[in-house]
Amino acid sequence: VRTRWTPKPEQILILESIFNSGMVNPPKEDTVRIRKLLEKFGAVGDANVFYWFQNRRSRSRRRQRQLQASLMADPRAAPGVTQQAGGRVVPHERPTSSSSSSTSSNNSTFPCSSSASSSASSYNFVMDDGSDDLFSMISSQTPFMCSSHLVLIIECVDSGIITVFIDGVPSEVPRGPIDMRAMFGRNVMLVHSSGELLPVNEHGVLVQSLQMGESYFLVSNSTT
Amino acid sequence: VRTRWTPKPEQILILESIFNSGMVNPPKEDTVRIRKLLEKFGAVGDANVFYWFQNRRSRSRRRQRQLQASLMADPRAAPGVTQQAGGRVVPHERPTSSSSSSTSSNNSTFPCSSSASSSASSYNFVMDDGSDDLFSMISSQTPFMCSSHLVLIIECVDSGIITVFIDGVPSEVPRGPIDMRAMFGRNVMLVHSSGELLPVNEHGVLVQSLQMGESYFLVSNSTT
DNA sequence: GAGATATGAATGAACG
DNA sequence: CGTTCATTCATATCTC
Repeated sequence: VRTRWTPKPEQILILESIFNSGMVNPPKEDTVRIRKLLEKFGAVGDANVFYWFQNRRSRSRRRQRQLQASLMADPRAAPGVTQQAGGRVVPHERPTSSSSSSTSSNNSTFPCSSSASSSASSYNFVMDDGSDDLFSMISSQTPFMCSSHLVLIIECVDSGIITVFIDGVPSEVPRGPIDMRAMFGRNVMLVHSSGELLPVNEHGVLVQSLQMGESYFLVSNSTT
Repeated sequence: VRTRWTPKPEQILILESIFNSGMVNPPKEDTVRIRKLLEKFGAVGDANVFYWFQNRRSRSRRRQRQLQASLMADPRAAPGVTQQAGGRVVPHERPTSSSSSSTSSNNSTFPCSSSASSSASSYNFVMDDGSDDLFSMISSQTPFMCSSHLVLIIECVDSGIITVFIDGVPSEVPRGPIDMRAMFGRNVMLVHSSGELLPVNEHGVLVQSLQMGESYFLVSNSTT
């Protein structure tokens, strides 16, 4: 009996982030880079990475078609939502990658509990030397859980963009001051993974740049 | 937490009948037709139908392999019989679709009780207009129980074959006179769902054709 | 209501 | 790339 690869949660997050960042069909050389990155979290081969992206593309497109078809048939059908009673049951875009824009304000609870727990595998991964990889791990801290979602920090070298995963959603922000209101809307603030609230000036702009490799969480302050 | 589709008894019967009639892997357009038919009995989506056939094929094949393997290991094992004591308990082909040829004569009791009961859901389904569907509901009567099995009548248009469900087993018969002995063996007679015995001539051939859309039941007359 | 089973859903791996 | 198969996960159902 052949045993098949079972990607670790961290590996899935990495793959999803790369896919969602637009690289949906990495060329062979990038596939190798991705494989090397994934290997920090478990054994994986180039073929696995290749198949993963192939399946991801295929099923993403299939779901897109089905969604379109169902919208054609019944424009009232709410997109991306599995209807329990009533109409159609259409598998939507993978829940893991719910691209609900970062602007989702309330309803979001961030009881940020540090350190790995539950389903998150625990790894002692080292900092990447950043030799020839497109991606490199920069966080010396282990992945941890936030809102029952795995949070993992990776950085894309050769760019001023920091990629963090907030509640499973990859977010890319530029270095330097950030206009909170423009980027995330009102009544939202950023909290560092340590739990500390980030200060903003009277215009809602962060007084200091986000720190590369750190992770932050959007919380609603509508109740204050 | 997502709740999964739970097919209604009528839907399972329809799916089983299609599968057993040879359409084990319906193309996409037929899947849509099947879904539309199933929708008369409850909310269901194309994906559900797709998954159902995929699982049905897979598990049917697996059971076949397991059966073969167990026969290899122990040729004395009676085929198609679940072993109670001793080795592995191998589930055989689903009872609902037991393709034990229609020649099973005695041991069959058909206390045909009309009208739905027990686990059968009750529906007011309308006749299908038969516009562009491969299958259409032709029975104006509601599904009913026979031998504690749901009985449902569907017809495949564009064919001289009538499909009825007898005790859960889909049966396809041609229009016109039927040689009862050749088809079902001796000491067996057909009873209409109304309870009326169907007349046969001295050669055991039905004097009249089965009526399209009606349902009949095989009963043993070995005691007469 | 805990374990066993049945089965809908998902997905890695492959084929054509 | 679309489609299919094999395997696994998750949950509804059943039984004691």
